[in-house]
Amino acid sequence: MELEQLRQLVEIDRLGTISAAAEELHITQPALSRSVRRLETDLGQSLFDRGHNSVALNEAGKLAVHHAKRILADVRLMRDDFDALSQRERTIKIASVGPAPTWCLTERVVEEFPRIIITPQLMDEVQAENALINRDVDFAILDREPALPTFQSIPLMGENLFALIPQENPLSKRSSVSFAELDEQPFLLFKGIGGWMNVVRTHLPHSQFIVQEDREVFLGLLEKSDLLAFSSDAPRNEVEVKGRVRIPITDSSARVVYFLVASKDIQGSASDVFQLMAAQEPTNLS
Amino acid sequence: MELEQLRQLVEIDRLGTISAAAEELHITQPALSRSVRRLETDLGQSLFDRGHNSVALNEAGKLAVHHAKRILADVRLMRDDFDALSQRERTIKIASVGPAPTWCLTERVVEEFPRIIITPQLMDEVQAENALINRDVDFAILDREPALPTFQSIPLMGENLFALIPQENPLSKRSSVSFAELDEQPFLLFKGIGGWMNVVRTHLPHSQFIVQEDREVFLGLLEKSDLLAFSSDAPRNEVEVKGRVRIPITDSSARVVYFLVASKDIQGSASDVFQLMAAQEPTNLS
DNA sequence: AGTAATTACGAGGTACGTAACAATC
DNA sequence: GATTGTTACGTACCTCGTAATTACT
Repeated sequence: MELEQLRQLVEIDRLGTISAAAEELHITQPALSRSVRRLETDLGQSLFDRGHNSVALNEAGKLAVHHAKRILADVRLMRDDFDALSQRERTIKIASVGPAPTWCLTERVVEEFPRIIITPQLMDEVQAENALINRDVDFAILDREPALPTFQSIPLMGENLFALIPQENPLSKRSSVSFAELDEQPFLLFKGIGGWMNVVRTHLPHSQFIVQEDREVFLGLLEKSDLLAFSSDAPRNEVEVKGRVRIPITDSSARVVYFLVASKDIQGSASDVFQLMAAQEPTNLS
Repeated sequence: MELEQLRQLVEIDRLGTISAAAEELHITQPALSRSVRRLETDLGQSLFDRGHNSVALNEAGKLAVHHAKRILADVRLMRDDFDALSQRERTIKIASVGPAPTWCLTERVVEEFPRIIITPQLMDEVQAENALINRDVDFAILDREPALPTFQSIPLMGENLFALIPQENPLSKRSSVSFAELDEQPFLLFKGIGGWMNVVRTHLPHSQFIVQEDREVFLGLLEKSDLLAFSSDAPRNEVEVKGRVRIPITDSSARVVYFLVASKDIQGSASDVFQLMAAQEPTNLS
């Protein structure tokens, strides 16, 4: 007895004729007819009342269909479990302190391993490190190299913070500014800037921050208000806003280097990705 | 994915090596090795951690074994149901008013259809008829032809009742006796004589009956006591007891003809048996 | 050495499709 | 006459067994 025969049986039950079922199953009528007879021989029982021009399930046939459905349902459960397993196998979870390095990494992976799916989650440094240690994620992207012996890390990309200053503001004429010079000014902040949030709050203790969640709204407000704002040189963060100039910030904390951190015993697709990123030059690393 | 592969998987799990499982399954090592690899390819997941000289289930493998066991258990349920069904198919239940005709029928069927199993049950005429009508049994053996239109019947055998009379008894010199002449005498009765029990109780209202269940004990008592007894000319009922003579009983009710009765719509093995018995001459039908 | 697994290769069997046929609606 | 099911026949594929290879205990 084979699973295929059980599938055929329930199809015949569903569609009523061998012809229709054969078409549905992409085999010929005679093939299906023979296959059913084999099943009957195997079970030692005829399953159909046969007319010359029609078939109908008899009692034994109905019993067989009942069992077949149960067996096939179990097979389907097995398949589903394995499909989920191989999906999980292909999915890499990343805890990152910033959005920019996840874009960088995703871009490379999509290009090289189109089947692999990257699912980044933004969180602070402590959470990211814990997620990695607890194996909740395959990778962490941190702004420093952790000193844990069972983990390996490689530099992924650098990112520099800039001030977006309206032309009317005197600071806009400068070639660079320091956090100290920006302190006490009110700022408009885009929420999705990751670790920069803590940096600016720490170094601009006297400034007020208006936080905007939506990037489009944030960009719109930039054009209409004269609040100061920040931008970085990460690819997707580089924005051109008319009436504003982008001034580098001199403080060392206005520059970060992101590291891709992983357990030393990673395997499978995570290992492939780690090797891929290790093999290439870090982005924007002056 | 095939059921055979699942069986192979659980065997490998049970025995620990591919070699041992292959031997158990009566195939060669390479065949089993390839079959397992096909399963792995099919599931898109390797199921074993492979050494050059050993295999061990990995997580996916354990999951697969779990599912496989469930599926195979369901398959076994299906097989069991069908085995029971074909056993039922081969088993013919008979309600009979006497033991002799069931022996006659069983003997013929065993000879012709060795696979068919006959299960006779002794009961009185009314019960037997009801059992047949309710389809609790496939056949009834009655001592008359029922007048039911949806049933068919054929004569099966005749049976004549004899008196077993000790030589000391004057009746033993007679060439025949009547019930009237036997009345008021005490009798030893064997319980397994079916419908004869009612016959003699009816026609010998003044006799006392000592009923014995065990045939061997009954025969033993016949030699030691001078009680009268009965015997019939049915093959297995013909007994020779020393010191006794077998005298025919003249009454018409001392003779019965058994009829095999069945529904007109019987099919399968019951139909085969009915036709077999219809084809041959009834036994002992003077 | 001995055991266990994998790879290579040839052979056999099994089930498929095509074609012809039978019998209903 | 169209649809549905079964039988006949040739073929292609697939899996098996044998034999050779590798590697571990």
